[in-house]
Amino acid sequence: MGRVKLKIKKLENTSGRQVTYSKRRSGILKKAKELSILCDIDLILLMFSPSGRPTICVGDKSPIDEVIAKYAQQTPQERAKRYLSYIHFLFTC
Amino acid sequence: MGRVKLKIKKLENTSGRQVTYSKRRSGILKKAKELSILCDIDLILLMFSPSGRPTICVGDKSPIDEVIAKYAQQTPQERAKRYLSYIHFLFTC
DNA sequence: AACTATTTATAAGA
DNA sequence: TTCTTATAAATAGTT
Repeated sequence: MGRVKLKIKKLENTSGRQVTYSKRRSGILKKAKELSILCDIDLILLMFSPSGRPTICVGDKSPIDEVIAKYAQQTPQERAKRYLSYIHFLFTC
Repeated sequence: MGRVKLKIKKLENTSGRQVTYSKRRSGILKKAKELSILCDIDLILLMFSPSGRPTICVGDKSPIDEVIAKYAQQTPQERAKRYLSYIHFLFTC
């Protein structure tokens, strides 16, 4: 949308990236909220601004830990590997 | 968008929810991918269909465990940290 | 921060 | 259900 069709590649201008991030962040947050309400679904959206500021959006249906647990239940493979990564994470953060 | 303006509330018709989820899922996935490329940012989007099927989208910039670790580092609140350690544990492959 | 010309997403319909 | 299309919504460049 907009005056011209935008090529989807990294915007090279730093302030342009910030402006575009700001505009599109609002848009995608609105879409995420609408989707979770309309379809009554669980959803998590995490993003970082170009300067590194985080935004997290979680649907109203379930708290984040339940959503993650549900995802984990459906992907049981690689548990041992994940556990080792977790231990590594605890010791390196 | 569409023939009429849609009220943002739970769609009561089950098949209508599925149809809307299917259409809007494509839209938000496209938006997420575009945002991560244009602005060169980290992003994670996790959502479940009305029937419980998960979709996860991770930006190209960094692997999911690094994105989560970055978020955890930037949010000193213990609650967030616990959640995100948990997310990291569950997601890391 | 607003505006607006355009592009894009999508609700209904075919 | 897959495709179409009228319309709403998002947004790129501008002021």
